[in-house]
Amino acid sequence: MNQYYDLDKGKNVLFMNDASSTSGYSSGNSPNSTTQSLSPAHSPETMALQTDFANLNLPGGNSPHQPPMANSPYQHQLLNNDGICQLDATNLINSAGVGVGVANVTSFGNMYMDHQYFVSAPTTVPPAQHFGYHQNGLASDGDIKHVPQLRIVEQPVEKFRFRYKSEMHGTHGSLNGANSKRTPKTFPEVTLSNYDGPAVIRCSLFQTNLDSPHSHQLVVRKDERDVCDPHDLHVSKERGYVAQFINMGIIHTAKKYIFEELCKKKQDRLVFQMNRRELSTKQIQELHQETEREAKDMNLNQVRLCFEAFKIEDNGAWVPLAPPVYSNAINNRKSAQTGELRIVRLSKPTGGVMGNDELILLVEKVSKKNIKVRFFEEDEDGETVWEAYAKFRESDVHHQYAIVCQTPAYKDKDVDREVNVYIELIRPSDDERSFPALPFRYKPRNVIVSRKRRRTCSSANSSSSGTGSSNNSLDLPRTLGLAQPPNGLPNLSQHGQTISQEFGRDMHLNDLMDSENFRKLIEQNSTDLEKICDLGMGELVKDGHGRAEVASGRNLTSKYLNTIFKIFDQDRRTPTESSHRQVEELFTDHALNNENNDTLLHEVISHKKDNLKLAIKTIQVMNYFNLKELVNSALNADGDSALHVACQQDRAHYIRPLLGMGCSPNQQNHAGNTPLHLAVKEEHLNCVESFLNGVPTVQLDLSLKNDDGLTPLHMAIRQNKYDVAKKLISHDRSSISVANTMDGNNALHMAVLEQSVELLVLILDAQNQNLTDILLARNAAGYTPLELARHKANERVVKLLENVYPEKGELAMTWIPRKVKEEIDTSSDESSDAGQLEIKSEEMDIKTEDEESVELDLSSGRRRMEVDSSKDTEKEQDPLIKLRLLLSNEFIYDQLCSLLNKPLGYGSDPQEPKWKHLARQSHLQQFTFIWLGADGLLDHVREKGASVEFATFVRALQAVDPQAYALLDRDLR
DNA sequence: CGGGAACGTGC
DNA sequence: CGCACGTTCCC
Repeated sequence: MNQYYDLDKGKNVLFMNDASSTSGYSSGNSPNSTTQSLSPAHSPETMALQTDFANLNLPGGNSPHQPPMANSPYQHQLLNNDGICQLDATNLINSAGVGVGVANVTSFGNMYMDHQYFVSAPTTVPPAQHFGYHQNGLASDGDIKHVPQLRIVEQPVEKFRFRYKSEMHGTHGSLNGANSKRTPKTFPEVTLSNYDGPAVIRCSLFQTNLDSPHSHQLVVRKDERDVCDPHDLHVSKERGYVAQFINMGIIHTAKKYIFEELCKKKQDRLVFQMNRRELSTKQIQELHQETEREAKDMNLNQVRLCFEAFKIEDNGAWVPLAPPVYSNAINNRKSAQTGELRIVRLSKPTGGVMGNDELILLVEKVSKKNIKVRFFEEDEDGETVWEAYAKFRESDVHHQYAIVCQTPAYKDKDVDREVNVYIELIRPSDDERSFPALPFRYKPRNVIVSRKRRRTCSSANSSSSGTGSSNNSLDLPRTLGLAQPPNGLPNLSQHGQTISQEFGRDMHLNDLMDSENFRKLIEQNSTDLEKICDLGMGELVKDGHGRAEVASGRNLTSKYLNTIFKIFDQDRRTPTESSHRQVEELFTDHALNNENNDTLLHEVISHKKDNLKLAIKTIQVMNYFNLKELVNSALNADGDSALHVACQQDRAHYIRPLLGMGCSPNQQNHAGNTPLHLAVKEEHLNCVESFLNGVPTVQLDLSLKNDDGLTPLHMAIRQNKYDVAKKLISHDRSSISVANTMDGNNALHMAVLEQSVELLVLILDAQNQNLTDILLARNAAGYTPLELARHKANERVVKLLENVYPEKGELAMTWIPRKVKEEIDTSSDESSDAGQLEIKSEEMDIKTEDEESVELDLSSGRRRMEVDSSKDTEKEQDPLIKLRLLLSNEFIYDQLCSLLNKPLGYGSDPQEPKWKHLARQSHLQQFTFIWLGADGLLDHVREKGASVEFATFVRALQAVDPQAYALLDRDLR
């Protein structure tokens, strides 16, 4: 037995608790009960809850537990200025179980109250009424076509966390509208049209695949209590016919209570539809069977809202006005079956075209029975030209958070270039994809690469040597046989050292090569040269393996060199037509006949004795014969150029001469590393320096990523090498914003992970105009550097970052990153202006929860706080700035491009790409003839933002491609 | 609030 | 018994 407040009788009465109910949501009433069900809720709190809920509907003083209404937090006006019915919790009246064998309907008493709280007289419900769509009270024109109609004007959000009853403490965010932003928030909303009398709009929770209630509870938080569905809102001519359901939450019914809850809901509904007549035993039995079937395979992670409209007749009877409408599905954000899919990290961003490489994906919660890893390639138009799925077994899904899989083979196993593809997760059950798709690079087979290299080598050969016969290269080994065997010559290693001492290692070799003394030295006669070569190449072999191997390997190199030097000497005396070709062929032939495909240049540079004289001579000879082309295409079996070797071996002094000779600094080896990557990897600061100080004919590209998906700067940061990072950044600040393709982190993200204040300051202080872009960039897991810091870094790092970030709610345009070290003006003079308040930065950091928007006063370097910025028209431009920043994010930009390059799919020309349509909608049609793809449009928006109507563009984007819009929306407000 | 760990339960 | 997944707890 318990007490509740009987609204009808105006006093507390006792009622029976249904002892047979074990449900956590037991409402305590049986169908036969004559008491009114107010609120199903979890026992053991059920009774208190019901009592309190009853009290909610009353003015003060009637219940012992009821707080005085004057103190109620819900004292808003029920109508806002727009005439939209802004019903808050006070007006959201629970009516669960209305009419369950009940004669008195009372809980709607306060539905008619206007701007004050009062209780209307209880209404008596007549015994029975017809259940059907009410046709009276139609609009006065009487047009039969204008039947009352419910329409959803704001869908609920697609994903929402369902919480268990035990989690429903405190506030946990409400079920917002699909278009909800931080401001303004929206909520599920319906309108009733073609009706002009008072009506009730009801919202309840339904299953998605059946027109039947869901066992979960749609609750409204009210005075510390959760009030369950259905929820009724009153609409009328005066209020408008808009019902907005705010502050709702979804309680995940525990499995053991599913049947019970479902049964109760179905029963309540049936009884309501039956005009509150009691159910027969047979009906109850049927209901139970039906419930059993439904409960068995009800989707617990997906619900939808059901909206219904009723007219309450004078006699209190509820008559449906319009057919019910259902919202889109609401998915449980926490479930692996319906939550968001995301690849957080790849073990490596590259793999061979043959496939079957092991790849590990770290992912957000997935279900091993319901997940696929899809590889796909898109052409420039965003069309999928290839797709394949990674191989893995259920047991390869590790604890729902990682997938170990084998890469699929690429469609063309004989490609001779790298192919950029994407990886995404797919959940077959609902075809949900992970977003964004992560880039992955297929590497051609080595055989193909070296075949190609050979081709380019020999083609360079034949093109420069004109009609040179192929026999020539076969002849060459014989030519080599003419060279003197190097054995037995005196060890001249001191000689080499003398040279280096003489000229000094610090002197740049370019200068060295120009110096008269050195030139003389180099231009000695061939006998001397032979010695030099022997010194270089013969020694090595002896040192390593003894004399037995002298005849092969490196020894061969000295023969080639000797021969080339002889030709060089001869040619200088009497230039010959064939010399150039001969040297070229010797060079190529040497590379082809050597196991590692190292060229002479490779060997000379990497020689462990670092024979300066030999190396310079070789370079000079190559310069002399103008073999630049050859040098550039001359890569060894690892794809290393001479520059790679120089960097690897810390031979910084060769870098400038090689660059001068035209050796490309941007050449990537088979692991994707440029020479600079190697220099950074090996932490050869001198090499890095030489590179950056060099005067390459080709612009150094610091954004190139190796097979780990990293740029040299990424590597430097990962190795926590401040000096290296500093040099790289000072050379090219823009490289800071490059995201790595391993986990989408940019330099700042990575510095955060290193927890290196030094590096952070370096990056933040780089005076980079894209700093906002970097700060707002999200990695593959969706985190900005600050968010990442909050997750992974220490407090110091977090604080440091918080200081440079725009405050919550502050729009990007008003904000210019402060220098980290800059002292903030902490003067605390109170502002007399009520709307403005100057505060200290330390205080600001704490105030992130505040709703007020904050902006930086640029002229003074101080921040101003404004209570309400919505009237500030100057800020109209801000989202545009933000949009432009977002477009500078590689991930977002690429995703937008690929989405917008897809065909529109409707309209007069469904094949027309979306971006064209979007351009026209944004009044940029004049450019559609110039731009070749979405990138044209996006670049325009990014570069020439000022001429773009932001609101128009975004609205159009939303219409053209909601997915693309969502991408921006995530960050836009 | 949202994220995540701990704990429980059933296969 | 161990694992996967459901539920609760906690910051």
